[in-house]
Amino acid sequence: MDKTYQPQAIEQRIYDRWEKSGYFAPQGEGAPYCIVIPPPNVTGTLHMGHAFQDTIMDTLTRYHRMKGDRTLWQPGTDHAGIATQMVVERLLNAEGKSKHDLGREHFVARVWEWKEESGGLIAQQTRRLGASVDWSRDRFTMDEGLSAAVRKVFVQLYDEGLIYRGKRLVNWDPKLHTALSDLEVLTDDEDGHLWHFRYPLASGDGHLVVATTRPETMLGDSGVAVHPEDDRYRHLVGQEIILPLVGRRIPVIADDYVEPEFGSGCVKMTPAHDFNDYEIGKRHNLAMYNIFTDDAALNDEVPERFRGMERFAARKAIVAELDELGLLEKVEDYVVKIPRGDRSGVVVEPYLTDQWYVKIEPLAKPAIEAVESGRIRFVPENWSKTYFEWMYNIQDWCISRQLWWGHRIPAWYDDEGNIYVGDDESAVREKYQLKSIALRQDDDVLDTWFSSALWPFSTMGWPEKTDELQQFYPGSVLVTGFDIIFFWVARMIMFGLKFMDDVPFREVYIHGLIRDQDGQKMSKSKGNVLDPIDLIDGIDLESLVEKRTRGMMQDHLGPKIEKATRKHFPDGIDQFGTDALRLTFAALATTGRDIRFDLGRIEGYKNFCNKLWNAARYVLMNTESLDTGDVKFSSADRWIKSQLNKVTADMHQHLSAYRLDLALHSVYEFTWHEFCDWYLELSKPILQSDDSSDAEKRGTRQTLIEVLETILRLLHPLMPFVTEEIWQAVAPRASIAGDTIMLRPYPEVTPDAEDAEAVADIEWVKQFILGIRQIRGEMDISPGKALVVILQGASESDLRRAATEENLLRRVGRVESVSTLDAGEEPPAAATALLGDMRLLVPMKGLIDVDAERTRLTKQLDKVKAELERSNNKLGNKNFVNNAPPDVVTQERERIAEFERTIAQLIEQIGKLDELV
RNA sequence: GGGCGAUUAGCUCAGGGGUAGAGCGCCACGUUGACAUCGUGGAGGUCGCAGGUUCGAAACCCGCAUCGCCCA
Repeated sequence: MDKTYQPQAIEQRIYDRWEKSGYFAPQGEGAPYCIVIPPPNVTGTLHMGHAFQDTIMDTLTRYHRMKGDRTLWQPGTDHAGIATQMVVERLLNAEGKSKHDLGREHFVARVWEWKEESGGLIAQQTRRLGASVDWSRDRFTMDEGLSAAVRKVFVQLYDEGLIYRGKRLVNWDPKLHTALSDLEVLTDDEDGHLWHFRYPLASGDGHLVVATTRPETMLGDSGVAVHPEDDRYRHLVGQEIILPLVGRRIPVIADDYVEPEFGSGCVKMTPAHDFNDYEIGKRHNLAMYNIFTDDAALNDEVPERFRGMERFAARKAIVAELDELGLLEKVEDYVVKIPRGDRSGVVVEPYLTDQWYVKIEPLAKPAIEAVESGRIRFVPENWSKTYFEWMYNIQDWCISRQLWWGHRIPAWYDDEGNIYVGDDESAVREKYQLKSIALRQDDDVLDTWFSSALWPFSTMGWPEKTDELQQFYPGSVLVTGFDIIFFWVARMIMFGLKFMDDVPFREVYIHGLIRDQDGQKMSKSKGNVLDPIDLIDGIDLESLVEKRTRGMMQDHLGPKIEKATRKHFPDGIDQFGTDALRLTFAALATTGRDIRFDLGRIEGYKNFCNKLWNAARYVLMNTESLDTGDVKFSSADRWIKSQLNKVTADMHQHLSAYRLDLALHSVYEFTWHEFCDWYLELSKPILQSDDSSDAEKRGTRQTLIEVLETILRLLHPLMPFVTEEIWQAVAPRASIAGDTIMLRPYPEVTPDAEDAEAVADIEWVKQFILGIRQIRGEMDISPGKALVVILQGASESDLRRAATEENLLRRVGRVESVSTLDAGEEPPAAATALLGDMRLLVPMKGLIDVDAERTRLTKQLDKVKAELERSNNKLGNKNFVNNAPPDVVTQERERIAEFERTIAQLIEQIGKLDELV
């Protein structure tokens, strides 16, 4: 074995072997355990969020696989309608072509080409993370089988009246020319204006003032609304307004929706271009004037001089004209909520179009009930509130998109516009008994999330009744970010209940978002994106700068990003390896909060990999001559096995509760600070001393290899590569058969391993050595210098331990000799450490500075005095003594007694020092 | 406007009615036959502020402040 751990030499080789050997496929006869991967965009690349999520899922998967469950982690990718289509359109644009030049069929073919070309990348990157997904079952949302599932669901929902086509106001993206669901629209505060216009009354008696943030929509106004109780305007309700610039007569109506305090208390009504106005318009039968083209330019509905104007140009022109006419009362600065398409970034326009909708309420009801009743549990629990909040206020889901890339809607129209829905054209003809009439398929495709909603069962072969469905539906847990609870989680629950008659998973583990070191969201335009692969393989500064500034949409950000990158990563990024990255994610995977990715921590976990590596080297070096024969276990052997048992219990507890951070913390602490720091050191005296018997040496060698092998299995779900690599060398030594650690059983708790006596003995040894080390450290005595130690006030058990463990004390504590003070014998001038009631004396002769020792003891004394005072105050309080639980009071009394003994000893010892001066 | 979360050591974060924790960073010493990606010792915090409950609050409750997110 190399002296240091070199991840890059190992990881890919190990993964290839795992995959080729078929270890990732479900096996055995255990209880089924299943996670479906949230399918990433097939043409995308791996980002920190994926890496984090994959780490969590892989850890759970490996844990359950080792526990003997029949475990499936179902992989796959998503066609990501809008995102993918946009990328390919951009590629075409770069060639000077548009999708219309190619036509639908060729364009879609081109997207498939792009998918084949780039589709392997994210899968390759996922492999680098060590993800143990069953690649043999890889699925894509536009595979034939999954597409058939989509059609079946659509047809059935349509036949049941749960999908309908309707003309309604939708969020229209004028750049992408498609409708969007509410969820795909992001609303943000932006600086804008509030324009106050005068609308003349038809009667000629003056005007009303209306305020608007969107002057261009006034060309589509079909009314003015006031509050029914507003005395200022009550008498005007029912009268008419002459709409300026247009000349249309429009009514004044009264509606509760109007807030009298806002602006003038009069609101212009544009029912075809505003969601609130639309609702009010319907209540009052107002006309709906659609004034936009699908590019959001003005159409032929408006006066000729405005036609063809782009919406923001039109805004200027309209304000200018009204101003000229003396109808502009004032303009105020105003913060406006601006809705933008999450993909295009352009302002979304409420737009009247024909779209397909899912009638959601009948589906939402059981989905709410499933969470209320606990059939599905959110972890952490409070995310269920977010879920309920949305589900109670859910709106019908607009599922049609005016795109070419996606599942084409299985609906056909005849020349009269009648709708026929079925699996394909011939099925439709048969179903509706249509003979020779012409049919034309709907041009639209379905929202990407429609197929994602079927993922937990479509990947298992639904609608066929497959073995997989039988075994792996419902899944065990869904692991995802809170940002897609609405997009995806809720919809899977609704469709799962509808089509499988059962929930799609029993638990939903919601993790936080990965942010940068300053808590900022990682984004290309901020230039703060970290690529998980760069953390694994490392990257030099110049490449990192180049990567972060390449292909910027806004060129002016480049220099800023470059500067920040050079500042944060002056030496680029080191190579940390996959295991270190995974450990970092696990450590940060605390519930209910976002994660600032901290480079400092990944370095620490790389060191942990190295620590484990070197511990293994030590164990292997010392177990070459494992033979059979009598075995005797030392107290150190029994102690470490007892401690190991506790960590094992911790791991089961924390991993079952999705607390990867606590699990890691526990096993890290044990491995480094108990196994390496203490046990390996305590094993050396036994193995290297001629005084130990062969049986004792055998006991320690056996324990070394046994505990190490168990640690590897405990750690494997968290850090699969290094544990496998080491295990390959360790297993034969431990006489363990098996080709891979990943299919070995996860360690179980064995109550027999607990050994309170050994734990107490070794705890005593540790305290002894720590006391000596403290003297050494604070007295500046070189670590190499062996010290003479005299015991004063030793009890019988102290004497027993000093005798049995003398070898450990000498070698690990670097103690030259341990002797006891005879009764009545005067102790020499010495530095002191306390071990219970016993004093450890290190004679000073030329070694120790009296003043320094006095300072050191005084410092200890002050500390204990402070503690004593606090405890005395407590016990002096009658209320405490009367009300606190008896064991707490007893414990406090014991502490006081101990403090007092310690103080007495320290004072005595300080007195001794003073005599010397 | 409604809701959720956060505020603990210089930094990143655990914890949680009775003794304040980790990693990194910092200081000092050290090449001891696993590991300098290391070892040993040490410094460092009135747990955001103000009330309340309690014998006892960093923790529970109420309010406030700051930051972040979600929904309107």
